[in-house]
Amino acid sequence: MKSGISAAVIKRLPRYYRHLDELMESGVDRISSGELSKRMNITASQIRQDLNNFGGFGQQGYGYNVQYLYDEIGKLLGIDKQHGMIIVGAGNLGKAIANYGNFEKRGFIIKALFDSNTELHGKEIRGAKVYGLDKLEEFVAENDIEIAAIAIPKNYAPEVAERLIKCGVKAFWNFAHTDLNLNNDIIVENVHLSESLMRLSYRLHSTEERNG
Amino acid sequence: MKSGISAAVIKRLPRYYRHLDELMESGVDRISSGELSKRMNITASQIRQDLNNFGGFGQQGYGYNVQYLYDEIGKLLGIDKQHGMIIVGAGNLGKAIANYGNFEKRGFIIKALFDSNTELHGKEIRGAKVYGLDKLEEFVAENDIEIAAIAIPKNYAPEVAERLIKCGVKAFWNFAHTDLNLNNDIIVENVHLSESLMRLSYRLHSTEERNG
DNA sequence: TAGATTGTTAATCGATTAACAATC
DNA sequence: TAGATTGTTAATCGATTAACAATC
Repeated sequence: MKSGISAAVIKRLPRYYRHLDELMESGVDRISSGELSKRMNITASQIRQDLNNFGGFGQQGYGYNVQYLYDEIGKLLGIDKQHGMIIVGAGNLGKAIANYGNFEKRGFIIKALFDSNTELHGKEIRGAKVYGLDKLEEFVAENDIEIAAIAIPKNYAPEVAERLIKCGVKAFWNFAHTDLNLNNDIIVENVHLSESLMRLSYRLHSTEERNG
Repeated sequence: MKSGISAAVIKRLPRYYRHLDELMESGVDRISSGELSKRMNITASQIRQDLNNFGGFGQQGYGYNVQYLYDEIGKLLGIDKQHGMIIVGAGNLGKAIANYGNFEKRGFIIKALFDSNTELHGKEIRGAKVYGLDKLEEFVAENDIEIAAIAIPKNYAPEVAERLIKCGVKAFWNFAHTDLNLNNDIIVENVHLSESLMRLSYRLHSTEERNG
């Protein structure tokens, strides 16, 4: 029962996970909230508050065991489990996602890509085949797919999402530049690159105005 | 002087911009905060508060003129200006960024890519040439580059960032899976894809636990 | 004018930070 | 034991929502 955790906390979890990973790589096996706070540029208080949403992972007078905390956060993030995933859209972005090997390590198994471009059909990207969009339903039904990455133009995205929900997809990793207004029990994680670039632009623009 | 605006507000600006764009496409030329709130799934109060950080863009009894508000937010976002940009890393992700044409429309001009892979040198992606990393300083100095997208492995990213700051790059669009701990006057906009996927995974995992 | 809707102040809610007793 | 550092409660800060007077 991990509900009731605020979005702000959830947002920080993967960052903790990454820093703990880095600490393990450097051979550090224990760390206090104070040291971690310096490293991550957040307050020690926030770290302790965040972690205590999930349980007491530390020990008074000692701090946190890096490996243990890493594993526990990994469990919270569901990284100890495997998740079947497809990518809709085998353009540059779809390919980039498919080629990023680390996802597989974290339990996200890319089982296929789908694209409307017939020239791509039958090709393989890191062992995952590219199919036509007409094969979506069949493939999803037969291959236990939980997650679909949406890397197609925005006008096609909502329709494809609807089709995927019907055959049991639970979560969308949405790269299309539109909101997928879906039912509440469907998870949508948006990666709106153009919005990200605009935020960068805002900050660039506003500092220029300040400094003249 | 646009400082002192909270990160929460800035984060929402590009989304307003996108929705206004969509409204213009559908031929809507005025909208009230109430209608927009339904469309965007946020409160009307928040919309009015957000916009009034920057000035009175609306009119009592009428609402907001869509085109006008779109233009004004565009100005805030710095989209009326052109920004020279390079992409470091011409792998799948670098290519995906370079190939996304809409950035150019918004004033982000990709002037070159850089990669350590010599096989790519001299190739062109959407009119932008790929150079070796040894050409970074020269190119940046001569081509008025404000923004660098970092699409290389995390262990190379900090060093490249340092070099780029020395020749005047002001902002980083960071896709490397690491924090670039840079000086405060340097802008870093992070796109950590693996963290995004982990957040999705967390939510998937926690709803499964809730529903059994 | 009457109705609609903003701009803005006040109230509420939630998240972050500070403080400290508990305890390893 | 003494020192360190957590877990947790309390205080503060900031963001969101509600309310309403101003005004088009």
